Amino acid sequence: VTGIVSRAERKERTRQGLIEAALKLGAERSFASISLREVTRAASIVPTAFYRHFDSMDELGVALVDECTRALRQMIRDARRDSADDPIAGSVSILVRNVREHSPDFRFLARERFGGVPAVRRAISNTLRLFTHELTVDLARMPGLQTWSSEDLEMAADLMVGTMLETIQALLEVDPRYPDDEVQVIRRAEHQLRLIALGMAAWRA
Amino acid sequence: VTGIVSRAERKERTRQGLIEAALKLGAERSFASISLREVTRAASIVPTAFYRHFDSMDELGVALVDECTRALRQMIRDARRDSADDPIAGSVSILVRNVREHSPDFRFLARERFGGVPAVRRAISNTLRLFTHELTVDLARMPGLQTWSSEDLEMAADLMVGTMLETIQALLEVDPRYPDDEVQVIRRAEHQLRLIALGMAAWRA
DNA sequence: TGTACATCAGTGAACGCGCGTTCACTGATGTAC
DNA sequence: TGTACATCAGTGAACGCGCGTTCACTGATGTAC
Repeated sequence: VTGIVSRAERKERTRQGLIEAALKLGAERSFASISLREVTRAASIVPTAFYRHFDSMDELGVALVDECTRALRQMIRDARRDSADDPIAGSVSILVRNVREHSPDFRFLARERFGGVPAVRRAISNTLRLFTHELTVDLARMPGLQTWSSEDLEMAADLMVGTMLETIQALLEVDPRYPDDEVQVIRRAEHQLRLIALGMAAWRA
Repeated sequence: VTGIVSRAERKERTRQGLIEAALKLGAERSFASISLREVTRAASIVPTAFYRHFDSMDELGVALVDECTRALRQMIRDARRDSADDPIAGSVSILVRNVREHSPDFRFLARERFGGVPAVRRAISNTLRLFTHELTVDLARMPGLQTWSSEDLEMAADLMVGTMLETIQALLEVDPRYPDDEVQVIRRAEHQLRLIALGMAAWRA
């Protein structure tokens, strides 16, 4: 096991171990209530070794946001690439799949979005703003929306992003023992987005 | 100062003092990271006296939700009573006024909605569900929506509540030094609700 | 290739501190007669 | 109304514990020659 990997590689692995341990803990409790010792215990290193990787828990928090928003950005990229004949059902199913596959990341994001450390909150809010902006650009290209003001486009994009966020949070709260509840959440999200689309078709028409 | 008030009254005042102290602390940091000693310090009593009022911080958390959701329920009552000729602008202005007047309460609710202690989270989620349910009932009475299924009514009510929640969170994040930002948030919220209303008019029509 | 030294991720003992909780107490308020 | 006793909100000392952080260290990996 030893000898083959370089010192730098081993260090990077330990760093990832710390991030993963913190993410796991942060999926269940607020980041502000997690101690440095807990994280190192979960990562199987001694508390003092923490400082070889981060100056403080705050710094680990920011690294954690980087890690989590990667999942979010991946989802956004998936959704933009996919141009199915039913973009609403397509987006929702991409969302459901991503939330399932990266549930600790989304759990952390949902919890810390308004949760705790200012540095963490700011990093999350920036990523969400980026998401809304990209959706605005996508909407601007759609036939029928080319005459819309940028304010109206942003208003609609914000509404759609908000609905997606509420859906993510609903998905995370669903009890996995009742898979029907998840089906209901998905149905509701699709209907809500369809209703928004209908509203957009009627908007200032 | 002494002698006039009963023992029970004094006890109740101290209890309120604990709740207010915790609310003040909870408006700025996650409830899970606040210690029993901090709360008693802010309420000017000795740590051990805490147990005359609550068995644990968890129990105080639930009392705190009661206190905060009172502000929320008041807002809901205001909004339902008000039957102006423009219910959307009316609801939004009621929402803005309430958020301004009870910002620590709403800050606590926003933070703890996904934040920390399960007991607190559950209490908040119950109140929000109640809110959605009441709005569903209100919608069912509206002309033009009487033929809607209860599933569709709930879907629409949920969308409106979600939009209001996102608006509350945006209002809390606005920097008070730039009042124009608040105006923008209000404008956007009104437009989003109008767009939803348009969507409802076109829904399965 | 072999040797001698430098680097540095991780160790383990130790520290002072704030924490939640226990306990016996105090003294003002409340109650019974 | 006055007295004797009960109640109980708040006190203050004490406890054991996990915390973040310091420090000198170890020993495997890396580097220079």
